[in-house]
Amino acid sequence: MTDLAHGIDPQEAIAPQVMRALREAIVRTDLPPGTLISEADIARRFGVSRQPVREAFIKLQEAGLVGIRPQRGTQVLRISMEEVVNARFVREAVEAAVVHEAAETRPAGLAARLAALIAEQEKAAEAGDGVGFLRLDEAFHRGLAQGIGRDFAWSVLEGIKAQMDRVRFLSFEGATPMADIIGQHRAIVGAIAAGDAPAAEAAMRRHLREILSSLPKIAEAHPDYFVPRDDRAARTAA
Amino acid sequence: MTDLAHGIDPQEAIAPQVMRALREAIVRTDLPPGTLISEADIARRFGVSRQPVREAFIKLQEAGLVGIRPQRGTQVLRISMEEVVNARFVREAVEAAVVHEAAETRPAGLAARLAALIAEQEKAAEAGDGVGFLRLDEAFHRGLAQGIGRDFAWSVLEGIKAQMDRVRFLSFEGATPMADIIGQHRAIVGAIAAGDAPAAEAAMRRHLREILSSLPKIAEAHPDYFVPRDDRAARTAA
DNA sequence: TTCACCATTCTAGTATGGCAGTATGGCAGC
DNA sequence: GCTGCCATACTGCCATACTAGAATGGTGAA
Repeated sequence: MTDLAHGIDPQEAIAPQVMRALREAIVRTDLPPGTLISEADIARRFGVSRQPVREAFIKLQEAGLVGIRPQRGTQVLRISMEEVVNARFVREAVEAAVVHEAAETRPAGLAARLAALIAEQEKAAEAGDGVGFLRLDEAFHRGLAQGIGRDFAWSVLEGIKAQMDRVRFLSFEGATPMADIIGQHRAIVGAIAAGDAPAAEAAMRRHLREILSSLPKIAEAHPDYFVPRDDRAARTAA
Repeated sequence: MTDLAHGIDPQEAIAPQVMRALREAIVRTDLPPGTLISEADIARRFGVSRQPVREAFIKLQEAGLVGIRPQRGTQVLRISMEEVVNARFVREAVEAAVVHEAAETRPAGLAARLAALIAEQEKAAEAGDGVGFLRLDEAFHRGLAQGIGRDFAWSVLEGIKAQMDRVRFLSFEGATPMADIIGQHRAIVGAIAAGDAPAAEAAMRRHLREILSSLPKIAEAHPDYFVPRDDRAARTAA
């Protein structure tokens, strides 16, 4: 996080820009878990007043990325496996409903658009472009929801998936290979194209459950980034 | 909205209190849809500064209850049938997953606790206590999610159901009778107690789809409270 | 050496002021 | 009567100042 002022457009509202930059810095571990930050500190770095930083902090707290402690300071939160698992549960429920509806309605062009995204994912995987792959993976899921007019559902998921995003950013060191993810995406699109709603649901559920098996490995590789182990996460994962 | 200062505890953070009071006033139509409000106006009424009011406004905007227009003012939004339908979709997906898990795991005491809530609902229905009934209905749904440790899922639903809350507040004039809702709750609990996950899901889906049939009647009874009719809502409701 | 007290510093939350954009009303000219 | 221009008022957004609570470090006494 060397140059934050580089990117603030004074023509647009400042708070959302600060929020986006900080979210990105947290997800990419430029602001590692455990980092102490303050309104004043961040305001100085961005060259803005504290107020919009405060607004950004409040939103980041809602996303589970920071903890604001009155009078004491704000801290980038460690990744909670429990929160990842909880968010995944909600995400699975919603995305299963989305693909169920996609398979039932089969909107014109949706399968083709998704297939094109998958082709781009393959290119990214070949090039070893992890960040690009993540972006395309997100475009895939977003394209699914928005392809059937479920923009609101996607916006809800966007609000809750920060922890999963952090895990996925860390996941290029031994977690699920990109080729496996691509295969899972293919299975989803295949079931949608075939109008097979139960199969589409099952494929999406399998896809989103992948994180449950890779999560312990990632946590082991980055123990400092995670909240200390809590057995409750394992129980709720069932 | 006569006496807002009545209720602000200066020992606690002010912004969340203002947000809660305004949310309540909007849901109960004390601040009717279309009302113009401003940071300065609300701040004067609560006897606080504009800053925490602004924070409350931002959160209310996220909940879809107000629209903040820079430089021009803030307005209590009319109820959008489309948004109700969109929120219902997400809610159905998540709550179906919750009851599915409840029926599979059958935590000790859950069915009994839910049955006790239903008994209280019956009392409220007999007494014609609509507001009390709404509170108990919400307790039922919250108790379900929290009863299986899905607190996070419930908190997500809380964040998106403001529009549905407004509709339900308006629904005591000809919409679904309380007795029908109680019957639906019973069916859900019965399926959970029997460990029949598919039946529990189906019962919850039926229950949450109830609003789709009553929504047009409510909108007809309160045309000024709703966004003008848009055919897209009917399409997305399928 | 340890503990208690005090001063200083830091923090988030709130209060107040300034700014740019928008809306409205009044007035003059055609 | 209509239109355009200007002055005024209002708005949200951001900047700055104030406040209360928490943390830390220094000092003196036991």
